[in-house]
Amino acid sequence: METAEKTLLKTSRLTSQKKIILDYLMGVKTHPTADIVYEKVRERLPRISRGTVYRILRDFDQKNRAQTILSKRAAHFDANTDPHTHFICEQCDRVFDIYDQCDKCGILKKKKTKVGKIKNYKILFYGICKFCKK
Amino acid sequence: METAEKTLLKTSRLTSQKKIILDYLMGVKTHPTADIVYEKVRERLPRISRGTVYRILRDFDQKNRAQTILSKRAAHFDANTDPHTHFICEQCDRVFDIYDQCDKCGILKKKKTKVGKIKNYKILFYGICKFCKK
DNA sequence: CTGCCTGCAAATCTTTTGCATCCCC
DNA sequence: GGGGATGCAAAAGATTTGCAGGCAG
Repeated sequence: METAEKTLLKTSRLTSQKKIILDYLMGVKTHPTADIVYEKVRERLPRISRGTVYRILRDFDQKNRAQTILSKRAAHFDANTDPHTHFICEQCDRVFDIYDQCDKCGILKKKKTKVGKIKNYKILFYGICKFCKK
Repeated sequence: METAEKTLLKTSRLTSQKKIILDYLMGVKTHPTADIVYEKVRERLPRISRGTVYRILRDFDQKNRAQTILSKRAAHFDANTDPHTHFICEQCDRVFDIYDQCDKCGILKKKKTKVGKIKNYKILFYGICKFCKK
């Protein structure tokens, strides 16, 4: 938890809630919703509240310690903020990592547009995942 | 409304509600939320209900007569389903079109992944828009 | 100690839905 | 005329928030 603690300490108090949530997020390959994080973290921290989980996850997102992937049903969280893409299953709402890079892609290197400066971008793929495909 | 009506008739009944919502969506450059569509359409159809607006917009999205852009605050709708990108302002939640194409982009041409077949993709840019930038 | 963070519960906001009625085809 | 679509209102979800007490620094 060394790196994680350092990251957390940058701007806010290191509470056990934050430690355990980040620990959980970093150890998981799925992209859980806030509610799933709540249920899982409750196994280690039975008195944690939903409000705290939502507050911490929002904070992680704002401070770039995690990223949020919005699907039609709920927000999903990913502790990996390296540039990578996500595949969202339109049937089960699972979110998967896609690691192919697009280094030739001019549009993604753009930093400015007529509308404003690009701070961040996300690529989302949609389809039916292998688990739902019969 | 010739083309729009034909499009609508493909699979469902052509009600005045659908006509007016599609008409509104096609005539606007912004990417309104369901609630804004409701407020605007109510000027021409005072008795329309929120439920109907949500049902129709969901239906448009499923039938690919419009696309949905999810931001953290709400779903936004765009009657333009041609491939193009969106810029979402992190401050005001406005959504803008970005028309640059990425024809060299290998990753976006991909049709298959280990996870499943890609039916559709979306690229989202995030930043502060020109209206919010002081 | 001090004030940021949490737990609790209620509130808010967006979106969905059951049902009786309406009206498009 | 029949059945899908709508209006209404209530419900369902997801997320936020006010406040009093707790605990990290």
